[in-house]
Amino acid sequence: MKRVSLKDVALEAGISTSAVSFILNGRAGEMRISKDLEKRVQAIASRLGYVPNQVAVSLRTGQSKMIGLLVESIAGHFFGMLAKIIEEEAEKSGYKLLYSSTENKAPRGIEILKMFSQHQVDGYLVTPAKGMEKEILNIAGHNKPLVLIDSYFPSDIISYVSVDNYNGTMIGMRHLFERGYENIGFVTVDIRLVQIEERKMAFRDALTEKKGKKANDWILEIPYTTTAEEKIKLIRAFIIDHPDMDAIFFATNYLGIPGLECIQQQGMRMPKDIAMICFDDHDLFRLFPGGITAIQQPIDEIAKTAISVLIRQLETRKHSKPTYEQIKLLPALIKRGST
DNA sequence: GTACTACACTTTCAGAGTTC
DNA sequence: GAACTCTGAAAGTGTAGTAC
Repeated sequence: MKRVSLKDVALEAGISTSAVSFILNGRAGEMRISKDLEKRVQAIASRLGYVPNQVAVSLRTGQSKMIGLLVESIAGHFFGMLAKIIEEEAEKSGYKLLYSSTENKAPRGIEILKMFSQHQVDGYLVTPAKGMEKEILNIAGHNKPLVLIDSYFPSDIISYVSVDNYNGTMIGMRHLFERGYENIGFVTVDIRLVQIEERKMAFRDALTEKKGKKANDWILEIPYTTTAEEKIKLIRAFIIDHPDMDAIFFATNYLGIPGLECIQQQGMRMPKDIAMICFDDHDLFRLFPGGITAIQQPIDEIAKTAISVLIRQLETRKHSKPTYEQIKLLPALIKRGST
């Protein structure tokens, strides 16, 4: 069945497509089109089931009213929440989302950026995987509105909204020291992303600050692609290898969950046998008996700030040179029974 | 194989036709 | 002649069709 176009509505009404366009876009008053004609055209459009052809609208206006959102993993709690809020906020400004994930693989991320470009997205919200810098700089270099979220890399022409990973980790470490824990292990992931590196650096600096000299690094780096079972196995070996360890700091919640499972399997009690803290909160941590202390990222604030920075870029790019905003938000310590 | 044209559909500027 | 009401045409990109 042939799709109803603006032309069909105009033919039925016996007027030009221009007048129909003005009426259906709410500009009848501005163009001094009579109220009678306005009502008649609206009734015809409704009766025929007219829906604007978005491809043609994009072609004419140069805007798709779409934002490409590329995150690390759509399955993750943090990015799932982030996407939900971004979608709600984008909708308020009349934008829809194209949503995908890199799974921390640069080739995949680059392919998706290409797909976003082919779909003529108006702007990009991206959590970059290591190795995507060139493509991202290329997009920004062509004055396309772009904001990095969560992860970022140093550049004068890139806006980003992230959390202060360094100080967030410091807050967690100082909390452990206050509770009397000094033999702390750190479980992280082997990907060289700035937020992961900052957390690791803060862990080391906090120990040095506390002990007055370079402290022993009890750091376990788990390959990103390992299964949950393998993660548990590696964490178990790490705990067994360090019998003096009295607290364990997980760099992300997707490591904290297998960590929690491992501690349970070992029959260890928290915080008596071992204390636990995790960067990035999770529902499980709240529901677990006693609760797991976490460094909570302000997901709502990150999402709202990122989308507002992007919308500002979208609105100002027509009249002026783009402005670049680089924002770091401070996470909060949520004290629970595990420490 | 290459070059050119028409077409898809919508928006919007500039201006034409009508009425008073 | 001014105000009102509406129209014509161009422009945007990718592709199928046509001519040479």
